[in-house]
Amino acid sequence: MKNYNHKEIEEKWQKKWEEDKIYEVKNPSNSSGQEKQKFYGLIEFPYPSGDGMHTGHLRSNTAMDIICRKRRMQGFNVLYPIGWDAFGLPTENYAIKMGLDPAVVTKQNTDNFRKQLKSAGFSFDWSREINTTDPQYYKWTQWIFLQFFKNNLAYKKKMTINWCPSCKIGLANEEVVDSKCERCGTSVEKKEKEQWMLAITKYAERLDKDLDEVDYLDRIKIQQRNWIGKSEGSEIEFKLVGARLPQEPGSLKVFTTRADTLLGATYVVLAPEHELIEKLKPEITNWDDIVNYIAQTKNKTEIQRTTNTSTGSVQVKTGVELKGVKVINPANNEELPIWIADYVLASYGTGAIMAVPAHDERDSEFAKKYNLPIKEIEVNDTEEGRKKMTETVGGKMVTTFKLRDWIFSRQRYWGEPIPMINCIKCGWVPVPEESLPVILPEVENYKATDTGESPLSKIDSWVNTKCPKCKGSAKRETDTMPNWAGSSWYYLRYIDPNNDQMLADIEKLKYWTPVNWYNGGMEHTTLHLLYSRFWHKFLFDIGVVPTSEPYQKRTSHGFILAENGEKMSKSRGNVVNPDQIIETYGADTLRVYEMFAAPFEQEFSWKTESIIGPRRFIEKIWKLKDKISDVPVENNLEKKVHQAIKKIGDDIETMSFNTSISHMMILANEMEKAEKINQSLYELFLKILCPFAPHVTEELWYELGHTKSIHTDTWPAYYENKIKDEKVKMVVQVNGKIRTLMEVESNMEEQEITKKALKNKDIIKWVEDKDIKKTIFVKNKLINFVVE
RNA sequence: GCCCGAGUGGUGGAACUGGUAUACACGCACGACUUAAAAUCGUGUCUCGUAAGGGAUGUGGGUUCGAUUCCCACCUCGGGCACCA
Repeated sequence: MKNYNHKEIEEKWQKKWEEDKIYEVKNPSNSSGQEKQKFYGLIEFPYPSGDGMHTGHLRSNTAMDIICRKRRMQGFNVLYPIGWDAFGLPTENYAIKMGLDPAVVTKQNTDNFRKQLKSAGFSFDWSREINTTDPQYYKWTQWIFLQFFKNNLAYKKKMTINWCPSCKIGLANEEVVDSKCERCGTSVEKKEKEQWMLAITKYAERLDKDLDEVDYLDRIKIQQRNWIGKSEGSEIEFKLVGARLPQEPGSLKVFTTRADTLLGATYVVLAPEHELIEKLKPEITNWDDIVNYIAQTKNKTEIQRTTNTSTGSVQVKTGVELKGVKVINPANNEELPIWIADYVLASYGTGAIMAVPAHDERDSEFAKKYNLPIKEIEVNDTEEGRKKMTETVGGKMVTTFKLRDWIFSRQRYWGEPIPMINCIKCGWVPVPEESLPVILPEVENYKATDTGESPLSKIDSWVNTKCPKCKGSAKRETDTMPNWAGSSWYYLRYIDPNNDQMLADIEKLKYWTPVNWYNGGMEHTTLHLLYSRFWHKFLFDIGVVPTSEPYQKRTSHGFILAENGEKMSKSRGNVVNPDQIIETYGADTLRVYEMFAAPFEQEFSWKTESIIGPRRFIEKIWKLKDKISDVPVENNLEKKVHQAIKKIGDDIETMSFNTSISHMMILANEMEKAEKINQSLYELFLKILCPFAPHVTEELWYELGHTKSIHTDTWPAYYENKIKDEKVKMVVQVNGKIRTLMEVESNMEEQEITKKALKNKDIIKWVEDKDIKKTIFVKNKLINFVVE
């Protein structure tokens, strides 16, 4: 037989599969009652960067490709789609630098990515390819935004935002890492800006609770739950008192999770932004100090307030007393002083706390610094204790969340225009749905402005428009959406990618949703994954999608690091290009290597030296074909094949791809020892290998005389009676130490084994002259004599 | 500080619900083939010991006939959160 030529084989079959459309999936026909069961496998669609893909990108795709190929052979109607998450800063920045249109750059990059993905032999249904920058796609992204607006979940708010002076862009909290811009590393500043917000906090409770219903890895659930930050506590009112306060003084509401410590409260603290401060101005005797302090904190972002950026540690606490007013502790009527301090956050709870220095480290630190009293008390830190105290003082139990509303405006060009129009008379008016999409206009200069306005603001002809309501002159919103927008619903569009009436047909959605299995990176757990769950729940509420959760199951892959253990990146110059690996070793080898190198969930360092192992394995499979002859099926080999069918089938379900491959290597070594191999056994081997190495198995399959693709054939079944061993190796121990092994018939009982073992010379020498006090017997595994 | 996860040969790693620790692969050494090299194939490869046997799964304890696996404490590394009251 000719030599294994990966290049020829892989190009040939990739072309043939595309011509035969074997991975294109049909929607169910409405007429027939009996439909194939569906399987929707999903990977995060790539951001087509100018650097091209690196080998790390292929890991998730390969894993899901294996799963989808197995499902197809198991008879499922499999949807495994692909597209491009193409809006975003790197493309815009690159386009600016090179003086190009971002749309042109995107086209180049997606062409390159497509070519790379095709060369790896993934079974994507390319007929459903989508692109978030396509107006026919973002029309529906804009449409969803309008629905949010109409349901009062999108609103404009003047707020201090995290501002990156280098990217000239407002950042969400999630995009700020160590008080630096996630993308460029510049220190984030504070800026006041009117921003569109999405009220994700209204869904906080459900986003937390419904995690119970989905099959996500525990660490993913835990991380989302921590991010949502649900916490049960109490709101308690403290009455205000002051020399000059009127008869009916106001009160101050604090939030606490430890109502039971109320008797230990020695002061209360307001966030510097708390609205009460201004109202109390006439009573306050040190107003200048207060104004000074507030001014100081105003210049800091929340991150600067909370974290010392140079040490990474928590800031030293500062504060100032509000002199002239006091509050009454409702539990014991004691008068307590009021302070303002920026260690209390305005955006959480009520923006005010009761300080219990004896039971809270932060309060303790603050009390010591400002010589405030510390009062030791008896506490009852149980649900009952907290409830009881809350009731006694007329407070109420409340639930709070750490989750904040989502800042949805970006002052950049390369994103979806937010479809809103500002009219002096009517205020914010949505663009009528029939006028969608609001097309992103071409601009001469894509550079962001120093004032923080989007580049779109400079195009008068686009900005100036008519109010859809009163027809008076009005202006378009010039901010664009963040790149999390298009990715929040893309999995729905694959189901019906060309629909121009709605984002996807409800009947098709009923068949295909939810996504059965979604694999992606841990870094998206609190961003994309949470955002898309939020959008999906909203779409469910307005009747657009039929399920309340988008993804039934979520798993996660470990990153592939460069050989030196660092993250792969172009700037570090340590990127391994898959094109070269595929050229030299072939896509099948690359796929097997990536799956074999380490457990799927774990990160690992790329090692080109080690690829030779998987390559030798594939060549071994290739050569085994020469051993095929019409010899009868050999029992031992048949058993090994059936054991492998079971093992590989199970391993794919748990994503234990590394052990699948080692097991197939063992089987290949076993076959190599055989003189001749019956063709049926070899074919079974090809079938369990084909999801991993689709090209070489297809070639061999056809060589064996088949005329239809192995990938449209059936997944083999194993038979329990064929995988059972008739003989087993029993471990014989004395006092827990292994003294010998005995090969015996399987299922032999204790009595017989004991008799046999005690005749064994390796055992006799350890047990003679001793009392056997106890015998431990595990069927088919071991026998252990405990002697005195 | 809090919440996840991980520590096993020279290297990546395996070991099912407590039952032969180091499978599979890389590397290395030796051998075969070759004029030679590459490729390929074969043998060996945790450690001490001539052997019988002993010791090793980050460290120290515990439970058990038996622990990489379960429990407690600690150390190191990776990830997430971080003044959320």
